[in-house]
Amino acid sequence: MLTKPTCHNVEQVPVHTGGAQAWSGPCALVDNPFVARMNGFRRLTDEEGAVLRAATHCASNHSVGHTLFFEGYRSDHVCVLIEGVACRYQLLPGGRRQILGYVLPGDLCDLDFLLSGKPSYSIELMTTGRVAQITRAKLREIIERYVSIGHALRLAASLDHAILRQWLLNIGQRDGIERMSHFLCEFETRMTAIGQSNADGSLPFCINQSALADTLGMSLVHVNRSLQALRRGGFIQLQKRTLTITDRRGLADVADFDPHYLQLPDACLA
Amino acid sequence: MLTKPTCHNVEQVPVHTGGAQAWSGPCALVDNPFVARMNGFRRLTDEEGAVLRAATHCASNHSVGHTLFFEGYRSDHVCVLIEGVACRYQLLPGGRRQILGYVLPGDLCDLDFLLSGKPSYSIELMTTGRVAQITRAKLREIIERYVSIGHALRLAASLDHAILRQWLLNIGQRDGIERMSHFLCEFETRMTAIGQSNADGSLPFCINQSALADTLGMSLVHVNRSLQALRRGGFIQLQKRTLTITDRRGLADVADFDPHYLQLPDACLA
DNA sequence: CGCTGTCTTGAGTCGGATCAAGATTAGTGG
DNA sequence: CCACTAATCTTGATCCGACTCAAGACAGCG
Repeated sequence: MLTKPTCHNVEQVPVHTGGAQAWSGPCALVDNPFVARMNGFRRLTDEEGAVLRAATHCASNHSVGHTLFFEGYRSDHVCVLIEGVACRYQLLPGGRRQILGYVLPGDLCDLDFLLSGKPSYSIELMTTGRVAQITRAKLREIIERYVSIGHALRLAASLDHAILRQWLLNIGQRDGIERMSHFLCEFETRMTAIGQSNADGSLPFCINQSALADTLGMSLVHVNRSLQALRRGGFIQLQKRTLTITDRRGLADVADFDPHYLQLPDACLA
Repeated sequence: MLTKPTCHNVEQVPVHTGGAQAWSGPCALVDNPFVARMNGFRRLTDEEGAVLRAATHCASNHSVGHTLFFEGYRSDHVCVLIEGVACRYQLLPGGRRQILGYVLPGDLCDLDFLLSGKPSYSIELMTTGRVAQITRAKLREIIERYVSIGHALRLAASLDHAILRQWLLNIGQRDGIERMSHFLCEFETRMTAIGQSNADGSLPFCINQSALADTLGMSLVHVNRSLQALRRGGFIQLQKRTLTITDRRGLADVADFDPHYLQLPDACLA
């Protein structure tokens, strides 16, 4: 690992010039999506914002497929995704894989950062991305000093927990098309909430059909057919890694999607 | 709701005399399973233990099927299960139900107690049980005052989170028999860890086949056949609400069960 | 002793998996 | 800028695990 004088831990990985894979969505609210995110959970003071900004100021670029951390290997750093999309997953013997969640810009990769044990899942970038790292010790220190930040992080973990419950419900009880619809609704809602959707309502969609299969617990072929059905039904458009939900209401009806679980009650912001 | 002079919130519900449904497992470590549980996450001082014991000293008895709290209805109390087993679940239109987790003696029902929003799931007793209630405000106060307790509660939430991830993996990637095996291994491990298994290694098993179906996302008939297969294979015995795993190693192999995710690393106890 | 909830078993059907091959698109190097 | 290669996406055909429907067997409880 290379070490630069002013800022350690910066590993400059060659960034592809193609552009299609690049992920430079707008970051409206604040220059630092992590700060914006935390601020959304709990109103932060200028000082608190500054502390978080400083802690994640130094980020490194990585290319598609880069593993942020691997099942069983614990590092003393916690990753914060600044730009791009990553997925949390776990492998099974037989080559099967279950994707357990998606990490979006501003998200902390490891929400169980309190536990110092080995993580039971891996995290991998699905796009090129920027990743900042904070020492566990440093983060703990920050939390102890700034109560609001600790609170915001706990709310983030709670939200993640809620999403996981919905996924369980989704996979456990719904059929292919319903599952797919629910997932697309959720993903769109999350991306929009952090300002990652385009002006025309479409959004960059970096998840290929194989990953969708591992996300929804269905076969690649069935994923393809479910998507076809949704396209034919006029619910979505999906081409060139761009998703447009053409009938949001209809799609939500198919999925029985209720965004309630993604929204933090106002009371949290107090 | 009846109110007694010395201790409010005690609602004496008639307890069935049959006995089969009764759940009076041994509570080895400490007289209060909640304190024992928290102490397992983080070594508590005598004072901290006393505070938690006092807060949950007053518990009320409830019969099978009692709903501790219902989706969408927020109370200003947090429940702690002292005795019995409960399940967290969510309903879907069409009468479908997904069980999202089991609450065992010593567990807090609402791990997202920080969020003051409405819960997106319900909790129901599967046995007769004893339940203590703590005011949200009181709990918050305790956490602020006693750092270790807050830490223990967060670890409990992390563990719950880890279990949820395994369930997702289980339902998403494994077939009927594997799912069932994995669930039985997990349940047995959890129950044994809190001293709820019998001397001969068997354990009280209050989950009927219909609930297993809603837990594992499979049909009642298929649950029955999977259990038959495991019985025929000599892996388990299950009769009269008592489960005995006769071939623990074999069952774990079938399920690819690795209890690692249920164990908190020693570092946590420090 | 009869009612009701739970478990068991059989038979038929279907959603979704698997297998296989071709069409497209993106990425790479000459 | 084009050719080559590797992903990714499509589509058809076949098969099986799991669901549904249906009926009978227990067992616990009032």
